Amino acid sequence: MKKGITKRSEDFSRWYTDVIMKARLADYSPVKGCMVIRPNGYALWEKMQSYLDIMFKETGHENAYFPLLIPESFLEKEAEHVEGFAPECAVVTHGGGKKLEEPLVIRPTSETIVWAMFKKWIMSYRDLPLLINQWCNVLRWEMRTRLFLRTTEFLWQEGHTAHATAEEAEEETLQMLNVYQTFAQEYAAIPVIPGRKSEREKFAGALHTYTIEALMQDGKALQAGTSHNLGQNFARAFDVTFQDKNGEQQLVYATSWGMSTRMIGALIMTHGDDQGLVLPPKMAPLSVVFIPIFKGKEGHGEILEFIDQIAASLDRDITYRVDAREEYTPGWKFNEWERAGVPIRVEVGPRDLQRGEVVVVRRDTREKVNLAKDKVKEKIRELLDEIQTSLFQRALRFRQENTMRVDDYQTFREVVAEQGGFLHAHWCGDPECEDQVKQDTMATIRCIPIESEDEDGVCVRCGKPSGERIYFGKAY
RNA sequence: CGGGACGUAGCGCAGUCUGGUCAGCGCACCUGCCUUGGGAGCAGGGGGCCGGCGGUUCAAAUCCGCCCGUCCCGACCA
Repeated sequence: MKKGITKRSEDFSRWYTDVIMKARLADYSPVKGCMVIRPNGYALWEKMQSYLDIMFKETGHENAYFPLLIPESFLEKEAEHVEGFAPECAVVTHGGGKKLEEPLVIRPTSETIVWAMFKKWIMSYRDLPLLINQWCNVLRWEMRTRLFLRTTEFLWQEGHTAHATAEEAEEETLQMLNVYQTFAQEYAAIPVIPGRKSEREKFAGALHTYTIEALMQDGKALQAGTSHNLGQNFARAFDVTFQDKNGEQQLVYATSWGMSTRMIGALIMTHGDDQGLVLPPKMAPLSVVFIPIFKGKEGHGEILEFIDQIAASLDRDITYRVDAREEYTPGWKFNEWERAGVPIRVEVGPRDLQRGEVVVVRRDTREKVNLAKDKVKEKIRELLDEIQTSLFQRALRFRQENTMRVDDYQTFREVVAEQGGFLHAHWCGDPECEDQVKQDTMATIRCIPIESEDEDGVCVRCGKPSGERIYFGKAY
């Protein structure tokens, strides 16, 4: 294996794959377009799951599981939905050595089978709201794949809810968008812009789609989570009605929302550096690694004992590991654990032992401090918080520095071509302008921000009036 | 599906133009010694259908044809 990691400035996408391979997050599988998520990568997914699952349950949702296989006819019931997803579906045509009567689609998303079931479960307004989430894998036959960001099969969670009124559905959609924003910012330390997708970019079958958009270090945008208000589209397609308080039959209102293993890609590309992965402490499966430094044959035991004492004094929730392998030198281990993104490293050698000290090194800045033994517990707690905050601040600063207010098309094109980032510009709302911009620059509308100031301006492309600025950018 | 690069040991590659002297290097791995404060050193060792099939030739990793696969850059997308 190549020793180093390609520098970000040299080739960002190589850097990205290098980091994943060196940190052993994932590997290419024998199946084209599919990856194997290795223990280090899966641990990140488990962290994500644990935080999100709690938030889903706090907001009243329950987990369930629906089949992987969906009858082809289900998909066809919602016109926009089938148009959007059919081209990227894998279809099972044979089973048990026989051709199937009806082909089964491997779920690209589960709205159709969920709503086929919701029809059975929803009779009355008393059955509403129905708040379901499922953790699962889905399959989308993408043309080009990229580890974590776009693979043929990926892991995600998909929430599916049913409501009695349009207002409730909209409220739910926004509530879950907010959950995603909280997760992204407070746990993953990734600043995001919540907003609405344009008609062109919305989910196939939705009334409208909300998104959180993040900016990666190479100036490209990444959609990090989506929440859809499906209106009555799926209720209509699957004939899901309920009897209201007045005894009348009404169509149900729906939402769906999802966040995937793609978030791990966002984590890598937001915080990583030329040494490898940098993990926000709240996402790091391992918070602290202790590295003993041995001198000569004697005294190994004393050093390890010293480390054990310190480790035992740490707060329970802090995960640590002592890397006492003798076959590797300290320098080798430093590199190894930095590559893996472990937030804090503690070095303990004979010199430290003598003084009753340790060397504490933070991963994000690689800053070292000498510290008395009895100060370690407190310092580690403090550092973990500080790293968490400072990673977010650093990413936020990066985004601010790479968000340009642009008012003329010439500049717009130059900025997209030369520096990337978010372009904060006016748009008239016409899909034709959106298409033209995409054609000219490859930039798309990332979102129409939820929080925006009213400002009179003119569309950056066509000059027609616009009342607010929206975000454009080149996306993954 | 268009454009590019590539397929030789677990990984990264050289060798291909100019056929033979070609099964090679670095890392990783194994054994031993020695070492440990930013990827240590020495010695020894194991490991190969040179992507597949076919052709040319006395002779093919090398030339020709077809196929398969992968990665990167676009169109599609969480």
